[in-house]
Amino acid sequence: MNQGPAAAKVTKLNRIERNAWTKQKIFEAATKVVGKHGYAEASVARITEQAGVGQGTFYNHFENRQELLDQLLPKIGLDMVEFIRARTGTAHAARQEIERFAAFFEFIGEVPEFLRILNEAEFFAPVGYQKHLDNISVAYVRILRRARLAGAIEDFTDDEFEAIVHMLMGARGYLSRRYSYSAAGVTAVPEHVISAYRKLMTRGLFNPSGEQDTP
Amino acid sequence: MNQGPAAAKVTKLNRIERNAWTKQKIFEAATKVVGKHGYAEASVARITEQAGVGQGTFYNHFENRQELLDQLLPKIGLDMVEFIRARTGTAHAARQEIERFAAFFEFIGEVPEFLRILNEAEFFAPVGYQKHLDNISVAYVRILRRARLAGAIEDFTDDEFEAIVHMLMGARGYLSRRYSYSAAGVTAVPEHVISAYRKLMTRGLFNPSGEQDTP
Amino acid sequence: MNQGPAAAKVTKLNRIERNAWTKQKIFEAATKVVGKHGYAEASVARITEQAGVGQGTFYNHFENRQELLDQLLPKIGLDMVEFIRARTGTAHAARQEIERFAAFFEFIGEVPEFLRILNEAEFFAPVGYQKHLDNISVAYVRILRRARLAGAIEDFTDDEFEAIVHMLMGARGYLSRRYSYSAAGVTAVPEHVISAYRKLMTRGLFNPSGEQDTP
Amino acid sequence: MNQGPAAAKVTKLNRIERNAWTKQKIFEAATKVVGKHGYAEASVARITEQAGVGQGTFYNHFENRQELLDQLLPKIGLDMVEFIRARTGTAHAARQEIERFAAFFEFIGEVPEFLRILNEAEFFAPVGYQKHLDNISVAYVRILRRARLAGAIEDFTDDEFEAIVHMLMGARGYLSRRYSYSAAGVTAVPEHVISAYRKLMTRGLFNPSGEQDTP
DNA sequence: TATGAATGAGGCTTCATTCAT
DNA sequence: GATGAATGAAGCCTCATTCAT
Repeated sequence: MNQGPAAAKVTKLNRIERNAWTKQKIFEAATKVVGKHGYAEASVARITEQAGVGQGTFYNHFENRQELLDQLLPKIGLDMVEFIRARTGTAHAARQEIERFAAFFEFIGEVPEFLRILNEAEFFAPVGYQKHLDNISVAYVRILRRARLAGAIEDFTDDEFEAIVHMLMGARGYLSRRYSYSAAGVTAVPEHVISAYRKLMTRGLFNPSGEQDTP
Repeated sequence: MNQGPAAAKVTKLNRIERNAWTKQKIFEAATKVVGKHGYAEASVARITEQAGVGQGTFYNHFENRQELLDQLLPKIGLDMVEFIRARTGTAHAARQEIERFAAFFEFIGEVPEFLRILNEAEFFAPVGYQKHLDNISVAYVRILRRARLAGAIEDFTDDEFEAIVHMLMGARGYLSRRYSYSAAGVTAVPEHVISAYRKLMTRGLFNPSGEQDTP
Repeated sequence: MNQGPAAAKVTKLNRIERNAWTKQKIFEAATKVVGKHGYAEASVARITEQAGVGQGTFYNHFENRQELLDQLLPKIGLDMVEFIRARTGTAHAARQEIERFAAFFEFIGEVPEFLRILNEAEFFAPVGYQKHLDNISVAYVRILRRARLAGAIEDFTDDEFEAIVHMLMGARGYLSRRYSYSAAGVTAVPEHVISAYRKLMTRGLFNPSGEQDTP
Repeated sequence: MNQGPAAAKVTKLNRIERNAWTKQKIFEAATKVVGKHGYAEASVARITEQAGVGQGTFYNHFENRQELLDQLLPKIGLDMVEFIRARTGTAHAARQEIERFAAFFEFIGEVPEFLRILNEAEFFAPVGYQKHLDNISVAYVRILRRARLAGAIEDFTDDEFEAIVHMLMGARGYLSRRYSYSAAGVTAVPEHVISAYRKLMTRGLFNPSGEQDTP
């Protein structure tokens, strides 16, 4: 997912490249630190140490600590969107939704830092959290509208879609905290969580179709 | 909900009563402070100042700052459970669920501090958060099983119920953040949120019944 | 050594007796606490808890914390003097000195609290420490003078005696710290410590006599 | 003994020098403060104020308060060893021992802070105290063994040497407290203390020689 | 006399940010 | 641009002592 700057161990970089490279190092260090220890423990000292740069260097690239923290989630959030989109097929809308749901948990497995970066962002990086929520919400509502257009959903207004999307995001959040965290890192989500979600969605949100709920 | 000790401005209290009264003062002060500024800003100095007692007094009643913070949510959480129970009628199970959902938001209106105390607890008062989650989760699963027994729900296992409950709690959490917060305090949740929830639940979780979804 | 007030579990005590009893309880509690945890950890709260009385009670019997601490060492110090006197025979002066030296370490074994109470007193109970030092010093000089009178010591002035006594006390202090302390409490002092002391004293301080240093 | 950084009030220092200079300032401030008020009163605030640096600066140079305190005694202790060695001639072993004894008290006169730093270290800087004791003890035992090899001492085992060394250190400690402390600072030790020590040692520890005890 | 809650000064430590090199 | 020492505010907690009951 993230091949990192180390891959580009070029000897000669011009000023701009070196600059971007340093910033990128800090960024990745912050991702690691926050993912492993949480925002609260992500002091500038810790991040710069992990990045292998001086503390003062930090302030050549970011206005202050908060600015960096607020960029973390939106950036990885977009990675997630892309990841999920890639795993979503062209089947019936309801089945796609289940695929998205499952892909979310797969992404957590691939990028374990995401869990903490997402879940703690609300309180430690509210600006970034809002940005992320907007990103997701807008994209998700668009998906639902398209499904409605295709006849897979009926009887929901746009406003209701927005509410639904928040419910779905909330469900993911709580479920990930409940089932994915563990002392030894991130674990896969149990099957019955998926099945419960499928039942709730295919019956509650989508129209019945030949594909679903038949033995 | 909370008539507070101020109501009992009696001149004479014995030692035990005075003691309990002081603790209660601190407790209420903490509720106010956390509700308004969040756990992170709830320093002992701020809480005791709000309570009108010396900083040292705090430690006569609580082992340390964290102990108090961890008691906040479970205590108010039980108030909430009681509040919701009182607002839940004896109608069909699905309708009851909608009543509970609406009552949750009503409770937020009554006790505006609850929102932050709940939402931030996971990171700032994890012990209290877990206790609260257990309280709610157990009670909620019991409700769902009873509904299944009564025939209002079919085709969900106990494990799935637990997952469902986390989805419902997550939905409430995200919705409350999206729709109840506001610069000027806590506002009522829009009608379309309720309707979206009703549709999702009455179709997705409960069996169809004569009561639901009819004009 | 200390049969304690508990032995006098009489039901009826007059006011004066009750008073003295309470003070004694506090005193013994302090001895235990200081002996086990040191002066620094001997907070009024800890002492009164150990004594089973209220914190305020303390100040009915002692002006302040320091006053009690300063009484601890002189009191036990007198116990020690008495203990050592009882173990000192009537042999030649030099042999008596060795007996006193050995008895000192026996006393430490009998009253393990003494070690810390003595060694830490200099910094945490300077007044009591001085009083103790004076007690010991005066008594010890008197012993040496008597030995000189008896012809067992020659060639030392009174001033030199005082210096010698401080050397002896210092020797005991450092030796007890080096050889008696241990994780599991107080241990006996090794034989070579005694023999080294005997050689130094019988040759350095006392006149040769038929009794000493002969095979 | 300690010409201090003030002597080098150079305008230009590179980063490394400035860094070392700051640490040295803190160190010297601590020496002064502990020497004058004792470890217990040596708060970080007091030390940094004396050093003329901010409180936070302290933690750029020492892990915590205790680490500094534990370095104090060993450092000055080595100064003392060097000081004493320089004052010790090549005369007979017994005379050398008296020279060392006298030099100890001279050192106290030169570095008055040493007295408190040494005497209180056992309880307030136990790690440093142990290190110092080991330093001294090892060196001292080596001296005694050499004297034994040269025939100036007979009849003492290595174990007994260790005990003797602790006696000598204890004697110095108690004597310094008794005779060197005073309200107006540190005073010279009276002649009769030296003479008493000389008699005890030249007779008790060393073999008689033509040099000693002759008029 | 006994009690124990109330007090507040003071201690140690962390950390985001600045700034001279 | 990079560095890292310096800063000081702010936080949590302990504890001897007081005082009303």
